[in-house]
Amino acid sequence: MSGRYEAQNIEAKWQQRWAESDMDSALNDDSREPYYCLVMFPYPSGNLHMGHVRNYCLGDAVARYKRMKGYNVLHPIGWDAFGLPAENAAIKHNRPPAEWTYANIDQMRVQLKRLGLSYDWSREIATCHPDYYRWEQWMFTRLMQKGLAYQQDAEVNWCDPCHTVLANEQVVDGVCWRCDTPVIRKNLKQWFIRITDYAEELLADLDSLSGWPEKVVGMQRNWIGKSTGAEVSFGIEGSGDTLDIFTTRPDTLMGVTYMAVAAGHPLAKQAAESNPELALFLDECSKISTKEADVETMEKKGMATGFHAIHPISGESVPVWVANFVLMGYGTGAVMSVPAHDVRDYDFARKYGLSIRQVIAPVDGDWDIETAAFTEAGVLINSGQFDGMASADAKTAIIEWLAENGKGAERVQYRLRDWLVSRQRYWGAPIPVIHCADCGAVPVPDDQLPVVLPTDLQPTGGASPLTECESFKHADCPQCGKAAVRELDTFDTFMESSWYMNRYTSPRNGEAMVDAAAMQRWAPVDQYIGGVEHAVLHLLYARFYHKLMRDAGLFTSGQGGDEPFKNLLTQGMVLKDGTKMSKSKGNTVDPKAIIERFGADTARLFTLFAAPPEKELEWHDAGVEGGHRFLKRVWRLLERVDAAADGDEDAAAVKLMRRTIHTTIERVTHAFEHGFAFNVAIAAQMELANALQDFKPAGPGGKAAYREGVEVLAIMLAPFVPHFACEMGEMLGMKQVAVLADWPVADQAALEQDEITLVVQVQGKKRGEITIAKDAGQDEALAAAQADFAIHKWLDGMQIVKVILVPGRLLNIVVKPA
RNA sequence: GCGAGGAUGGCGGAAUUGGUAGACGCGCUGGUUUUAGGUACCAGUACCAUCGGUGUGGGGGUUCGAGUCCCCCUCCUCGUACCA
Repeated sequence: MSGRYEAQNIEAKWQQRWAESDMDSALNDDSREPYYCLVMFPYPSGNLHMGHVRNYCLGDAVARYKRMKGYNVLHPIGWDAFGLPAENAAIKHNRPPAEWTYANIDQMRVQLKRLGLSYDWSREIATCHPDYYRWEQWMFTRLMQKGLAYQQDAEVNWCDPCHTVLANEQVVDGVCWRCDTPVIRKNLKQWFIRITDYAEELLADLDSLSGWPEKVVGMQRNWIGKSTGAEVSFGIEGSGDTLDIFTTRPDTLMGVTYMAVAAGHPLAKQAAESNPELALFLDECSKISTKEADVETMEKKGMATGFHAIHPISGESVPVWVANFVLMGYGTGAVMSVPAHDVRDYDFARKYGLSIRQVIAPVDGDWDIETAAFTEAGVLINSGQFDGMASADAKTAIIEWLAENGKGAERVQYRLRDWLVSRQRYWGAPIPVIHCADCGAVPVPDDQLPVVLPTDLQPTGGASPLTECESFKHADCPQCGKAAVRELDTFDTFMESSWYMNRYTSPRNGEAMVDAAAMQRWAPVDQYIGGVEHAVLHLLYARFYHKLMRDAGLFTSGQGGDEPFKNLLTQGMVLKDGTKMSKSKGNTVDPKAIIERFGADTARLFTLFAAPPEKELEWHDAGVEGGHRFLKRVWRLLERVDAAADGDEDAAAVKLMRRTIHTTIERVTHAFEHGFAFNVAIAAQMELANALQDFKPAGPGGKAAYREGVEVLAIMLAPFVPHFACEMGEMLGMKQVAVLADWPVADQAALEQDEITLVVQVQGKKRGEITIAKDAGQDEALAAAQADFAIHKWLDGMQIVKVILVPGRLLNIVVKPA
């Protein structure tokens, strides 16, 4: 009945049929429960790599399973099409990035289709298309009106090779996330979005993300970095100015013996004007801060400014120092130093001979402040009116005192900075702003959107070609009508990827960014799948953007939710020889080669079988062959379906076979419902295949059981190897196409067994097995064990102290010498 | 330093969450088929030994019973880093 397994022919045939029947489109059909399965859309580099394959095979398995379970599934795909690589390629090939990008999209679409992924292609989007980015521009002008988007002169991260600024999140260990070049601090006027206004909500809502890996939640919590404490205002001697600091330990306020400011702090700069030595030191600090990779080994250095601060409570005068460990980018760029209770301040004080005053004592026991700083909470000493208070109470009391005297207040500090969204690059969405000499930065009105990026420009490296594009540059001021110039920076590409999941719900909507009714049906994403490398970047921005869209009135939280992704699966990397596959290492495996040699189904099967989804996957050519071998083995099972029976029906064997079939259904279903352990689900199906192979389908019952097993296998393999499953289903003459078949439900009757095998332990050690009626009691089981020859010898001459029966599992007999 | 996760055969990994450790696959060994290689198939494969014993990084503990729970230690991976 079967012939040879010819993957190429089978896959071509089914891909064509699926395309013709349009079976993968999400329907506007509310009779079925909607399910939104999303994979992180790719950057169209032109070539699919194994990481994509893994990501998309996982997503496809989920989407196909949910369809078979009767859900109305939305499983879209598109292209994160703006970005730097397109510009670099354009420079190299001397062709505009648009051309390169669209050609790559065409190429990658073919590759995705070749894998047999069940996307709703009618919803395909490309972020570089004006129909897409116009809404991002529209949103930005709303944010400007609300004051949530603003332009500011600030010290920002600049990457020279990329010729653009970077967001904080794009600087990893002091180097550019893309090209690994150390970033430079530069003062530039840039566009920001006030993500810090949403810090509290972004933090609080993390608690609702029970379907996210704790690791990712933790990373985001860490990144937002909330800390509570006080803002304290110190006076500056001989000046009306104040030196403001943030501290989490207001209880140690009476222990302040000096102040420390960052090299970039105005006070430091002011002091340097009349102090060349200090100026030199500040210069040194500014160089080190970005280049020094291992901060751990960096020596604490400082220099006195000559300024003195006035303690807000005691009125005492304390010196102000510049210290290289104080960061300008956090808090106010200045700290109060309490060497007795902070290790950094302690080290610094020791090095420069500054005084140390203990103001907190341990609740019980002593502490030798000469030896080390005491950083725990305790009881206040040497603190005047606050003496005797516990740290927690003292915090409140001191904050109250400061507030009453206008010297400070309670304050919450976040590590999160506002999102820098402007980029000095060409291949991105234009920032919809017109700069007018009289009116300032004016948002482009809705009726002039989109601001279309000219697609025929040729970047040459260096500055963006937009800066020389006269036709783009000039525009009339929307407010006063005078000649003005357009903003020439473009958006960070994370802007596009921050809302694409919502756009998929109404991708061709020409009236609005999203359609509230469509959001109601589909959002939030039920299952999002992608790499963990986006834990703080994309996933934080997307959460933020979702809330911005909600607050812009595009949907209510009842319609689209407060969070964009209900469940998140972060897949592991694909490795070869223990390291990440990359072109520079020359250890890549081309998916195309695997597909050509073994077929898409084998590639899919291997990537899902070789490791649990969230773990790294070590590529192994022999393993791929093993996957292919399995498919061939299943294929051969077809030969014996409905074959002439030889011999009589073996009722016990048939019962066992059916039991195996139905426990497999339970096991595979469990994998889909709990954690997507597809490696285990596939292993279970391999076991079923092995059992079928060993089974002798004699008699009508035997034949029926064998056919049932092969059909169940065809159906349950469909989410993993859909072409193979469809072909099998067709050869079996199944009524439904395998990928559209109803997901099987285990027959409880088939799971029942009259007799069970019980493991018998003596003293907790396995000594044998007995076969016994399924409802046998403890006495019966014990009697059977005692009658068993192999077990009996362990009981001989022993007195039974205790017997434990775990129904259906084991019998443990505890004995002692008689 | 801090935070999280992990350590199971030669390898990737299972183990219904306290109940037969090593499912499934790879690799390996032997055999069958084959002119040969590959493919395919059959048998074996944690370790040591003859009964039997030992085994889930190391050490202790709880329990009739521990890979799983508790305490201590070692190592590895990931994240993060002078955050005041």
